[in-house]
Amino acid sequence: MSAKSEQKVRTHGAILQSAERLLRERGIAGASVVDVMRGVGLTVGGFYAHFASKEKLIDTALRRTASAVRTRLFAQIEDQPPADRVEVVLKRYLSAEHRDTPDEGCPLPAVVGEVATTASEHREALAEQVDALAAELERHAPKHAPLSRRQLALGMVVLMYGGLGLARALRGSPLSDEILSACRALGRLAARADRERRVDRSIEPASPTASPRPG
Amino acid sequence: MSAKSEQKVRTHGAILQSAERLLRERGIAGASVVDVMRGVGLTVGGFYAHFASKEKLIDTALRRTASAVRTRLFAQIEDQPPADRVEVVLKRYLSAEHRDTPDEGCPLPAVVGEVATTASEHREALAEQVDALAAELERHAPKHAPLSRRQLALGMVVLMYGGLGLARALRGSPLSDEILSACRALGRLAARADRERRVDRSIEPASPTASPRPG
DNA sequence: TGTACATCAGTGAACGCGCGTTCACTGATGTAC
DNA sequence: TGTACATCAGTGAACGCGCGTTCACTGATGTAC
Repeated sequence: MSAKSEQKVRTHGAILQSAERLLRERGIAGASVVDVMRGVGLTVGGFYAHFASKEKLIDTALRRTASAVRTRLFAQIEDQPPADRVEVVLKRYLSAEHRDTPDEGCPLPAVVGEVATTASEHREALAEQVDALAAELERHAPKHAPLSRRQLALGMVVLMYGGLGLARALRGSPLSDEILSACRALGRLAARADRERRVDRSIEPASPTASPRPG
Repeated sequence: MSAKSEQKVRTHGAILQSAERLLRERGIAGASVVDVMRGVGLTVGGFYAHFASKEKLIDTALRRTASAVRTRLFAQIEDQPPADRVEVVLKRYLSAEHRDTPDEGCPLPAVVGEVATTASEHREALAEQVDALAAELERHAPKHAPLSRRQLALGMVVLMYGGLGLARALRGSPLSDEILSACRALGRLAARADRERRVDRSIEPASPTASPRPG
C-alpha cells in the first residue's frame, strides 16, 4: 500500500473519530461537517472524498459509538455474580463521570430526541442499536426477576439513556445528581425485587463508587 | 378595550398556541419563528410586536405546556385509591395515544435532548418544570414504597419522558409498543413492590385501557 | 355627523450567519521511461 | 539515477437554503374637532 493511500485510510479514521466525539456530545445537528473536519485539522471540501454524505457518516458513527459503549458496559461482567450483573451495568452507565464526559459516552441521550422530532433517516440504525443493548441486558437479566427479562431489559434501557440525558440537561442543578441516584435505585429494585431485601446493600452510598468507564 | 388591542391580545394568544404545538411536536429548533407565524396565518415580521425574541417565546411555551400536562395528568386523581395514583398517572402518560399525538402532549421528550446538547438558555425553565412534575408525583407517592418517595418520583419522571421519547423515536418498530409497556410495568412494580403481589392486577392487559388524555 | 390626522398591527424584503454540498484548483507523491 | 507526466488528497470559494432579527412601509382603526 502506497504512503498516499495509507494517509487516506488514516484520515478516514480520524474523520470518523471526530464525528463520533461530536455526535456523542452534541447530537446529529451539532456534528456539522465543518466542525467534524475542523476536529481533524482539515477543511470542509475534503470530506466528500471520504464519505458520500453527512447522513452516511452519522449512520456509521452512531452504530460504532453505540457498539463501543456496549463493549465497555459489559466488560468483565462474567466476573460478577449473575444476579448482580444488570445492576453493575446500570451503575457503570448512570455515573457522574459518564454524565460529565459525553464526548466519550453513549450516543443515545443526544440522538433519541432528534430522531423523535425530525423525519430522520437514522431511525433504523437507532432501532438496531437499542435492540442490541436491550438484547445484551436481557441475556444478563436474572431469571426470576419480578418482570419478564425482556421487560426488565427495555425498562433499563429507558432508565439509562433517559436518566443520563436528563441529568445532562440539568447539569449544575442539584436535581442532576438526584436523578442519577434515583434511577440507579429504581433499576436495582427492579433487578432484584424477588430476592430478600438485604438492607446493607439496598441503601445507596452517598457518593457513587468507582467503576469502569461506561460509554 | 378597543377592537384594535383586543385583536392584538387574540393574536398574541394564537402565536403562543402555535408555538406550543410546534414545541411539543418538533422541539426548540423545530419551532422556527416562520413556522410559528405560518401556523397563525401571519408573516414573520409581525412576531416581534408580540415577543421580544424566540427565546422568550420558547421559555413561555415550555412553562405553559409542561404545566398544562401536569394538570391533565393529575386530573381527578383524588378519585383513585391513594396507593394506585402514581400508577394511574404513569398509565395516562405512557399511552399509545400520547405517543401518537405529540403536538398535544408533554414537551419534555422533545426538549430534554436539545437542552443537554446545546448551551441552552432554557436549562432553568426545564429544571423548574421537571422539579414541579417530580414534586407532584412525590405528593402522590405511596408512603411505604420500596424507594423513598422522592426517588420514586424522580425515577417515574425518567421512565415517563424517556419511555415516551424512545417510543416516539422508534415509531413504526415493534419496539415502540414494547417500550411503553415495559416502562409501565417497571413503574408499577416500583410504586407497589411493598404490597402483596396481586396477580390479577400485576399482569398488563394486551392493549392499554382507555384513560384521560395525558398531555 | 363629517373630516383630517394619529396610531399601530401586520407586511415583506433584507441583513448576516451557519448549514450541506459542489467544484475548479494545487501541490506533494507515484509511475514510466 | 534523472526527468516528465499522472494521480489524487486536500483546499477554499461558491451554491442555495433556512434561520433569527430588523425595518421602512401600508392600511385599517381610533381620536380630535
